[in-house]
Amino acid sequence: MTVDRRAEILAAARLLFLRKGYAATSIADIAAAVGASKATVFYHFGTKETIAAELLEAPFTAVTQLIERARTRQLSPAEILSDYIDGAAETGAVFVAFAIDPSTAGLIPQHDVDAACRRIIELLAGPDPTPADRIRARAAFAAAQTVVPALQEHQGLLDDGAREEIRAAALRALNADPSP
Amino acid sequence: MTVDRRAEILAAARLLFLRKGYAATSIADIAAAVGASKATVFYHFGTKETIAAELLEAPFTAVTQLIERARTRQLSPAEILSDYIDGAAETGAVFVAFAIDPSTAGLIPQHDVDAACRRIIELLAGPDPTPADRIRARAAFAAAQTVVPALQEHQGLLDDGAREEIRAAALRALNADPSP
DNA sequence: GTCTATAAGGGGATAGAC
DNA sequence: GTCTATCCCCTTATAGAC
Repeated sequence: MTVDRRAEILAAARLLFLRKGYAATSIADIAAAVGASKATVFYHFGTKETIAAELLEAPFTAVTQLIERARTRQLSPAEILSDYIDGAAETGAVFVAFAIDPSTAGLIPQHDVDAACRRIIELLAGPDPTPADRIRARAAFAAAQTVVPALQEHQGLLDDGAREEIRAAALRALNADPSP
Repeated sequence: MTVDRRAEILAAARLLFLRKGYAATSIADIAAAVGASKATVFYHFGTKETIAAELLEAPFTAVTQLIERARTRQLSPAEILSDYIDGAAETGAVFVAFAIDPSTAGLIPQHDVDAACRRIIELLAGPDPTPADRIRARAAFAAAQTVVPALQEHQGLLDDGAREEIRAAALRALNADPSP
């Protein structure tokens, strides 16, 4: 009946990483959350880092693919933001949580969240960006991160209306002069 | 010649808390950053929490006063955001850093950063806010947090142009239909 | 697969010399 | 005021029984 332990542990770790951050979350916390012993957690995942890496894998891949699509198919800022928000909402905001949490900096070298964020911001800023373009891109990206509190509030998935509202706010932050 | 140790330690702690977060920063890190021993750090500040509390004190007071001013004098969202951004830039973004870092949740009960953030968002959302109003308020507040990367990039204080750009982006995120 | 017990190390904090 | 040495708990991780 119970879902397998692996998935339980990942789910519990995700919640704790969102609430307390990676560094402040101990294996004991995770073990207690799933009603198991620390050794059980270590049996399923050799190290604490492994839990983080596994949690991050799918969301990171999704963002990486978004970046590739944006570069090759020249996605518009609106499409980039929309995709990013949808992806974040569907993957439980794990990428966003890692992007925000300073204690995860450089944690998983293969999955460089900071570099990915910088690339998205560059894409949002457009070619030959001015300092002002960069600031607007960062502000828009920051606005998109709003999925996290929204998700925590609704405890589940984000409904389409909320996603659209976040998308629109981020896009407005980006565009100083919207196209007519 | 050297500024007194207290100030050095606070400055080093601020930088490390911004980069790695509170939980992931050890007293040894701070001590190494100022070229002193852990015992010296503990001599000046009895506990790690004390360092955080002292760092946060002025920025938190500034935000608290902003909230009071906003409530009593009915500040406009534009004024609230402008004040918040100016205050953040002038206090080295410490409040923002604590607001973002999940490992500081509930750290200094006397200075409840989360509650202060919620109150600002409420004020931005206006009276009787719809869910959409709340999302826009959160997005605008998130956009204002952009001071942190901007500050880290410029290593010093934010120039007026950058502040104005952040302020404008946050305000656009907030306002679905700007007043004509 | 899950547990208890334990190792090994890091982190906050103190004692006491200088 | 600053240091070295130390304490002790918490954390990650392992060993081995069941």
